[in-house]
Amino acid sequence: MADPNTRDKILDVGEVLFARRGFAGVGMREVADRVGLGKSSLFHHFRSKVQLYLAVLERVLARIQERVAPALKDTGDPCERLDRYLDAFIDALAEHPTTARLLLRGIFEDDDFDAGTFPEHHVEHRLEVILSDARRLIEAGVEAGAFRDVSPPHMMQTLIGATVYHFASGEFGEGLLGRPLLSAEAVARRKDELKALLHNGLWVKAQ
Amino acid sequence: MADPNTRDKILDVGEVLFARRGFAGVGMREVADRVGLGKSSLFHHFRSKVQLYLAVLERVLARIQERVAPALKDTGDPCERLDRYLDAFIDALAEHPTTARLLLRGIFEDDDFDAGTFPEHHVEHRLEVILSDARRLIEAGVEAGAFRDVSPPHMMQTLIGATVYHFASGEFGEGLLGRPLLSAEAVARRKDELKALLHNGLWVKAQ
DNA sequence: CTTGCTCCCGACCGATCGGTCGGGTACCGT
DNA sequence: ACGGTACCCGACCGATCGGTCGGGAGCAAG
Repeated sequence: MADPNTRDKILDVGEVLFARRGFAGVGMREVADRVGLGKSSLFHHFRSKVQLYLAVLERVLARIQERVAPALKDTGDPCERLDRYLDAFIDALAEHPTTARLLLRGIFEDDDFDAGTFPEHHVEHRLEVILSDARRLIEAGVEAGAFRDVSPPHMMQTLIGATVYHFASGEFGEGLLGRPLLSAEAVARRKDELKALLHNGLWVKAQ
Repeated sequence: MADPNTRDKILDVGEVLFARRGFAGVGMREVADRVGLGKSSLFHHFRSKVQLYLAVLERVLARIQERVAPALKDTGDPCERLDRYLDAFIDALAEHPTTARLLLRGIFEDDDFDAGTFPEHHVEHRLEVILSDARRLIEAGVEAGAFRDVSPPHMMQTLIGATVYHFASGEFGEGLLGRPLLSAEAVARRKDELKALLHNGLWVKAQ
């Protein structure tokens, strides 16, 4: 992290700003100022604003995939591997507070088919690939009878939602919880919740 | 809905566009075109773009509150009232597909303290008021022993996350589920899930 | 007919947007 | 000493931004 090159510094600044204000809300001038460069110098490292934005998203997605990959190479029953996968996924979101919001914003922009500014469904496709592994683990667990009455797609939707929202909820979530979202305590709790959600058979209707 | 006045038409268009592209991503020109007006005519109904945006958010928040209010006036034990409250909250999000994204974007913008373009923590304060009722119901349920081992703040965070994300996940979520997010089936399932989440004692660690 | 109000419009404003251009400087291998 | 390349800069470009202004059409009250 010490003495990062200029390109990485631009990506760092872009990541923070895009997560805060979204693609349209950030000007190249502001990015350049924060990096300590002239605006025109940015275009030496990235051909356009869109390219910079895509590079930021790409780095974020790669970081998640990198975190999650080891959990899949493990041997062992699908149930334990899924636990490790979920831990890794949460760690990936907790690592940088910007990640969750960038993912959500990426999903939003992917759906904005009117404006052809971004490659079609870029983030969504990448996310599908990353999360398809988790889905396969859940399906394997269901077949093995480890989870009661679980529908993998709905389970995925809930797991993603509860997790991504938590780290994207910002000051609103912190006010609710009364502690920082990234505190070791809150992160550990989130991990426990996801596992309990799986193992307790969420979708067994309360009698 | 028949023959709405011009002001409401502007709000309708603004709601759709702001949900799609966010505040910074929408131009007054585009809004005016979709309504069928000249750009300058918009400023006859709203003093500025910010005022239009706040009016859109305000209408969305009011709609949620309106939906949720009857569930609170009910008598009966807190457990049943909470069930009705959650149903109403989900109905409010399902009513307009734009709602969830506008809420998330509002939370994001509230945290962007750098840009003083919006009143401080406007959406977050309004949401806190709306959701504080649910929190009180959960606390009452915990005291009555209806829910095992539940921490109200964490429960709230998970309930909000799973619900809001579901309706904000757009084409990504639909691809995962294989059906429209707003289909009666998916909405009903979401209601069942939230209730099961409460009654099954999510936070009892799996043994 | 006049006055005034509501609603809408095209023309226009200064500011800012993403992006280009020519030139400057420092370090490179030769 | 040389040309080349990587990096950075200020000046500038056309387009678009939010917003203003003067005025026109329609309608109601006097």
